[in-house]
Amino acid sequence: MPATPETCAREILETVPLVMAAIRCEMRRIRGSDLTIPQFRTLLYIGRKPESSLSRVADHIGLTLPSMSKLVDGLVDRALVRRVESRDDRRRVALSLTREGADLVGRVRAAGRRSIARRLSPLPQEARGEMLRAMQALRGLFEEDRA
Amino acid sequence: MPATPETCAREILETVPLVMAAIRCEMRRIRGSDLTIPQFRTLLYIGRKPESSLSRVADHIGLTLPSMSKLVDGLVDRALVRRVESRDDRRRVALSLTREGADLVGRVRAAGRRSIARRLSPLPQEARGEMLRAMQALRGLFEEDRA
DNA sequence: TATTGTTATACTCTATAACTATA
DNA sequence: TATAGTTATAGAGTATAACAATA
Repeated sequence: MPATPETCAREILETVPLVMAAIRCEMRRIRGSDLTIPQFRTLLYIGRKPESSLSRVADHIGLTLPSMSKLVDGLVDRALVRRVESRDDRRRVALSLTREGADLVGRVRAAGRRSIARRLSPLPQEARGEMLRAMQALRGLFEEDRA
Repeated sequence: MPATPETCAREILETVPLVMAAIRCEMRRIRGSDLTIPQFRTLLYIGRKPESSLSRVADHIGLTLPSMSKLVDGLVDRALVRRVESRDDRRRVALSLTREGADLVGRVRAAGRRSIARRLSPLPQEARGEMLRAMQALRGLFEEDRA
């Protein structure tokens, strides 16, 4: 097996969607539970970047401003997100998770970790070390361009 | 770094969505181009499992039968999918890609591979070998339950 | 009678356009 | 005048219900 960039790329292109499907499936099981995927992605993003403006979130999730505004309405109604107007610029809005929202995200993440860990358990120690290093490398390569 | 299943799982949960986002982004760039994500996933699935019935595809993509029926209408209209009634059971339908559909899928796959390979190119040879083995292991662990 | 798929209808999500408020 | 966000309206996409055809 020649481990060229192309060989690796082919394997990644096969594997990543497979793992992603499993993650999504697990999340669906927990997820609060009538949340749509975009709503859930929005929670995750706001959790990662608190005090985000609406535009910023809309841009990241890939929705228009009006759509995101309505989506956030729903999350505020469910008491998962807090929407406060910014002091410095009163046009702006600052979004953050409520305690309840953060709890939900935490529960889903934990469930995801448990589910993946269960699958990984048959791997020998050495293979897990390799896996960890590979993931860290991959993450480094794909993380940069999110700025 | 203790490479427990939990540590690996955490890293996978961070990395896989990141890579998946990049793949989706690349696909969006090529994709034929007014195809929705479910339409495109349907093409991929039919490409992998030709002669699939509508129910089978609907089940895999996670849509109801009526919705999938309508979605496939669109793909047939665009001449990407062929829908023929099965000889053995005339209620059934057998779906496959047209030449055009297969070409589209092939182009998108190739573009995805190139894009990932480009990112991987800075990795030293040894790291690529590790990456390849890790992906193969991961794929094995997540592939089984698709039957 | 059960199963595969389609048609009819309603609802949700998202987008474009028009608007309000602040800078 | 430009920018951040909301409200109004319209167009996709999906679901549930009712139906047609085959097994």
